[in-house]
Amino acid sequence: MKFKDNEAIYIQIADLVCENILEGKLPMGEKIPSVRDLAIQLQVNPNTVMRSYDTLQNREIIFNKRGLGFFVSENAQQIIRTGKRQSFLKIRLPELFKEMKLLEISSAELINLYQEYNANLKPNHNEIQ
Amino acid sequence: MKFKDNEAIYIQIADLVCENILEGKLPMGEKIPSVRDLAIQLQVNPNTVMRSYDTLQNREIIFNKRGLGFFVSENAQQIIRTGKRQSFLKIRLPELFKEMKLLEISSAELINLYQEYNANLKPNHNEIQ
Amino acid sequence: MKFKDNEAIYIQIADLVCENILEGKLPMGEKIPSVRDLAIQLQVNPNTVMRSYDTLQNREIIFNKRGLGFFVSENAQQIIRTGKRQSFLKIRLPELFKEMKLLEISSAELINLYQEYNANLKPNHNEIQ
Amino acid sequence: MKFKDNEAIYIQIADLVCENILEGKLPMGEKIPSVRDLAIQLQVNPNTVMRSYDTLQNREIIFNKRGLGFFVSENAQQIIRTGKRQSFLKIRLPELFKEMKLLEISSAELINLYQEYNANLKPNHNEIQ
DNA sequence: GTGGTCTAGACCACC
DNA sequence: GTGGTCTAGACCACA
Repeated sequence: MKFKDNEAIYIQIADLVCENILEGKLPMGEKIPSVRDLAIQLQVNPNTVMRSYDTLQNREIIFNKRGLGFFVSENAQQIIRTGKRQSFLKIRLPELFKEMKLLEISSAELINLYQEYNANLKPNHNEIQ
Repeated sequence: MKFKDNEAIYIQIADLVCENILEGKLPMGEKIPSVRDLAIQLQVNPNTVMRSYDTLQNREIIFNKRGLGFFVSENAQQIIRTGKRQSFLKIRLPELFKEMKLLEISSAELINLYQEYNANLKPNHNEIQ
Repeated sequence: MKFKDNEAIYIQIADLVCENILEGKLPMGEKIPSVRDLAIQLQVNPNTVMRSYDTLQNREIIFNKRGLGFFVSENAQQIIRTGKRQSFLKIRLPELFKEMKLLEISSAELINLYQEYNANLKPNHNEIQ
Repeated sequence: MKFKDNEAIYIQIADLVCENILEGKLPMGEKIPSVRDLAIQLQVNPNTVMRSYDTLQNREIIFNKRGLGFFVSENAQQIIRTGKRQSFLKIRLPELFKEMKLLEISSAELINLYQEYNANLKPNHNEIQ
């Protein structure tokens, strides 16, 4: 897997795990890959994966069973969704709308672009084994 | 003025200047504030402002007259618009649409939010003197 | 039974056994549950229970009869009491008092909280069968 | 400075900073030592100090000004106090009282010990320069 | 086997 | 100068 270089790797890994949870590939209560395993799979340092898991644990998306590993917590999906929703509504959208006004893009155009996007959509394969 | 802390300040300052140009507050050929003045106004290190002007100059949005200062170049508006448009269409929108699908936000909702945003819009005070 | 996650499980199990001894639920000479049984009861790896028993045996709180199991030793209560008393007076209390000063909690308040605690006390179900 | 080895160093450093804030040695808005400087002063790796600052920043006790360093945030004292108070009331005290019952220590004895502690108290010198 | 912590050292962007 | 991230490698306690 390749990472974007304009965002910290540990964030991208955390996001990857979140996506897998949202898509049901990692259901509630499921063990997620061990720090070492995921580090090998993603070709990064274990510390980096550890940091991802740390942030996810702080957000109570995953939890730790001593000596066993990390597991998807009960409300993981909900926590991720509400978090994303917050930042989307409070940060992303205002930015977007501000740019739209500056670029004089109408809402009609926006909808067109959205439908175009959906038409071209391809499935992705970032699955954590 | 307060800056977001997830983006480099010099970028935010450059964006601010661009906005002022797009909105016509800084028309073509106009002198923009000196590095020192803007640094004082924004409570920022002059080096940081200088770096903003540097990037704007590289993009040929402003130009320098030695000993006089920086001035808005002829096709500043056009350069900014096409640049913004590019990144908007190629980067921001795909990200946005991806999140919308994840959050199950329909285009109809999007339109509603846009109208809501426009209704609540407050006049903008990020004017460079 | 649920375990705190900021303390090793084998320590919590050892403490649990000690409590049962202090409260007389496991009188002197009594056989304590086999490693396997307690492991099943507590939903824990047998190695973990074994480690608890090991430390208790080292402190001569329990002893082993080969092929029969572990038994509460003669002066188990006394050993536990003096050990606990030591760590309580030398470690816990100083920490506690230091925090009390920081939080500006008076001894009068402390007494109140103690009485409140006693009033709300619920019977204890951490019994080892 | 020497660290206890039963608690992570980065936690002890965070606690140290908190104490300095509570005692007014680091007033609101004040710059705290740079990561590197404190690392040298405490003879630890900069990463370790960084981790301390990270947790403090997450708890909004300190904040970062890009390129300048970390500063004590406005409600730092309050945040620390309420946090400590919570863990004290919800965790430390119940543990304490439970042990008191097991050890058959009365509240009168507790008060005596508290007064004794106050009498022997010595000032401490963990000041961050 | 699992995570958790720490060190040493590097590189980078930013102010 | 500041923080932020990452790697490599080590050691430890725990299950």
